[in-house]
Amino acid sequence: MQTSKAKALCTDVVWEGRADCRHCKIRDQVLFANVPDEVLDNILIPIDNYTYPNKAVLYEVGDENRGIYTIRSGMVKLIKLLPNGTERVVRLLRAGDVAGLEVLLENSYSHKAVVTHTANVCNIPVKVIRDIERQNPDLHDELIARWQRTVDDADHFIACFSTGSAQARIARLLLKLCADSRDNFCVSLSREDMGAILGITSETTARVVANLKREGVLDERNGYFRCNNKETLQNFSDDTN
Amino acid sequence: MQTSKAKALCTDVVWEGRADCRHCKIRDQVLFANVPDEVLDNILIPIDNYTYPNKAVLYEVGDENRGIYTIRSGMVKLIKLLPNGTERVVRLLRAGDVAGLEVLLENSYSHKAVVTHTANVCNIPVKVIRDIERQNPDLHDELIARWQRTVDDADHFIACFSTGSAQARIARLLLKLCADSRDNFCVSLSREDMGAILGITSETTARVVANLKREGVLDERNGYFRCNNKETLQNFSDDTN
DNA sequence: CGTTAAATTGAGATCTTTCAACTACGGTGG
DNA sequence: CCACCGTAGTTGAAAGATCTCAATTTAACG
Repeated sequence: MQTSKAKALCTDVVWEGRADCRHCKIRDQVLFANVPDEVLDNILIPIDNYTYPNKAVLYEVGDENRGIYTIRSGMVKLIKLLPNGTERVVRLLRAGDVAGLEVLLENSYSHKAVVTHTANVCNIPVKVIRDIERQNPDLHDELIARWQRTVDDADHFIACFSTGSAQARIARLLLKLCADSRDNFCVSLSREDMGAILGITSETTARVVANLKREGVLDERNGYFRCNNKETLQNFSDDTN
Repeated sequence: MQTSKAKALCTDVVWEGRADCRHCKIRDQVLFANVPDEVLDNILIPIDNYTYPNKAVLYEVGDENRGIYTIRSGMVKLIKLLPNGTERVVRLLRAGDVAGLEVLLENSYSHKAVVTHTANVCNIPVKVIRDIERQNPDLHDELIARWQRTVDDADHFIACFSTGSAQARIARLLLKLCADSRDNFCVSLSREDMGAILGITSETTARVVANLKREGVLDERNGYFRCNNKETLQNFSDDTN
């Protein structure tokens, strides 16, 4: 099943070293935001930091529990495989998000996690979570908050990315992607990925995106989208059909 | 905003009395499955039990926290309203499921919860949860398990109910509905509800369902569906398109 | 500058929506 | 008891959207 291509990808993974949580640049966004430095300094089991290239697979459905992943940069998609072989993206994770929370309960992953934009991630063994939890019960609340955020994200996929016309879905995706950007910039996604996120084909996606570009609503350069006209996108996203 | 119709519905709600958790028939399926009787007997704030008729609204988006709801029987749909007025069902809750978990974190509801089949529910104030949690930390794990189950359900909506042809989606919905039935029976849903669950129109739903009935794959009597031929449905659900 | 993958586009087939008409059925009121 | 009414389901027909598959263009990269 594993082709030489997959192997080639794996070898590109870079172990950046042991995570240095104390000095993590996005410390305030991650799971350990409220865990004191002392606690983190005394972790007995190491947290490793890796850089995964585009298309690398963090884990597959059913893989044995090897901990949760905190995304520090880049983007990761969570995929559900349908019986017929179709892949449907059910979540998009970005800096500060966590992948694989389910292993805290189930001991194996329920999605396939694939990198869409070179991602720097921390791999946190479950035992580390348990140890910190014991010393710092607040982490428990943070975990619950993460679960709730996951539910909210999933709801967004259902309500916004899986409902309405192709154009409306694409407009919503673009707005979501550049929501917290000051200049309406966001990384661009392949038409294939956008299609798998929105439940439409890559060709339909390409057509709509190309239209938006022709109309000047959207630009694409150096792997980035730029939404020139959020109002128009907003209108498109409100379309009933 | 509240029309006379909504008011009329509300007046049908029956307060069945204070919940008797100790003797609850589905005790093993609910949130308090592992909470000892003594703890439940000593709850200071009352848990109320109600029977809501079809179309009754448990809560609306943004309603002030009035606790979580355990569904003891019947069915409840959670709806997300799109900016354009469309309603999309994002979850279906049945006996043993919990609605409104988000108020444990957010103090208001993030969906509109509407009864689709006369529902007997227990309304549990957040303070009760907190009190029990203090005496019985296991409840914490049960809550987390509920969150994870919610995520799984949401994923199912994305991957199975929002992907593929109308026929495939309907087949998947039917299979899901009668999954844990011995005789392949399940309550029937209005074509409108099915459409809102699957992201298609009620007419398309009616056409496909009528076809299934004509082909003998499905029967509908007295408000129940009966899947006569699961294999055929399985094949339909695997369709790529 | 050649090679390759991704994006774009065209054209026809297919599916879904729309909107309108019609049917079935369960009350309701006379 | 029956005619009437309203809702939900069904169906038809045409318009519109999306998919499919193939061809073409563009962009990325060694």
